Amino acid sequence: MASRLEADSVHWRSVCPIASGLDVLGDKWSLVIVRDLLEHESRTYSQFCESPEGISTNILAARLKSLTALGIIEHVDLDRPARNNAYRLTTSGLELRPILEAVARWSQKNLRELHPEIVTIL
Amino acid sequence: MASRLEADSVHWRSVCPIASGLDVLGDKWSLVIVRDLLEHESRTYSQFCESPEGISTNILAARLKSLTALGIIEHVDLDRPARNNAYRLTTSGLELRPILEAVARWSQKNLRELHPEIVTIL
DNA sequence: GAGTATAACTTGCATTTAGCAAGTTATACC
DNA sequence: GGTATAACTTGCTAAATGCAAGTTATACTC
Repeated sequence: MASRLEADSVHWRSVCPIASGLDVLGDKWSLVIVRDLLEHESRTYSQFCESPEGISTNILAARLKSLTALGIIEHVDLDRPARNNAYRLTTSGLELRPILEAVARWSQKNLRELHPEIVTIL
Repeated sequence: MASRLEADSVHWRSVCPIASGLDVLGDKWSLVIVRDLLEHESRTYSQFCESPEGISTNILAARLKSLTALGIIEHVDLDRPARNNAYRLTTSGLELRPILEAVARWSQKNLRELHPEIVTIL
């Protein structure tokens, strides 16, 4: 377990900031979690599970752990037990907004033909 | 083989444009290939292999195929054999630039502590 | 303060994807 | 026609993903 993303165990493929960004965010789920937190301010574990993409609980737990280790998210109440202690974005996490906006815009323009049901959010 | 990304076989997790963008671009390699093409205009198979991240040849072949199927890249000379026929970005692919710029900026600001060797490109 | 409900995870296992090394095909050049 | 080499394939191992079920622990009820 633990996997590569305990923040100190990231494998950096190069010194390129683009590749390095993808080293930590280049997967299918991390930015979906960030999206939820940009939309809702704070979310609990169960609320993440309710998102339409249907993340499985083991992957959610792993991603929450790695995003926390990377300083992108944190518990709302830093020293209270997990139950009903939601997650929120840190300053670093909030700065991901331009990336997600750019992805949304690109998809809305370039993916609609392949995936007509796509909705417009920006 | 063939894998999910022959463009008609993408599994769309939801109607959200962010999640949909990640359905096709949310991996460690696709945007690294796009980065090379934004930097160099056109690149051959062997040139992609020379990038410092060290993509393996089977994954490169798979990604080139799926990016082509998605209309993000194309061969420079559309009806000539593959040898020395480089790839370039389509209009759709060129429009990924804002995403990569946003990733670069975020990484330069937020990843330098974890990865001090990161270079500045924008 | 024992009992129950449930949020927040873990674990086990099957499937898929990634990674590495080696092999194959085919075009261009000599 | 022979050789070099660009562009892939293939085989195999390792890692990540996905699903279902189980576990832990806190809060709430009585």
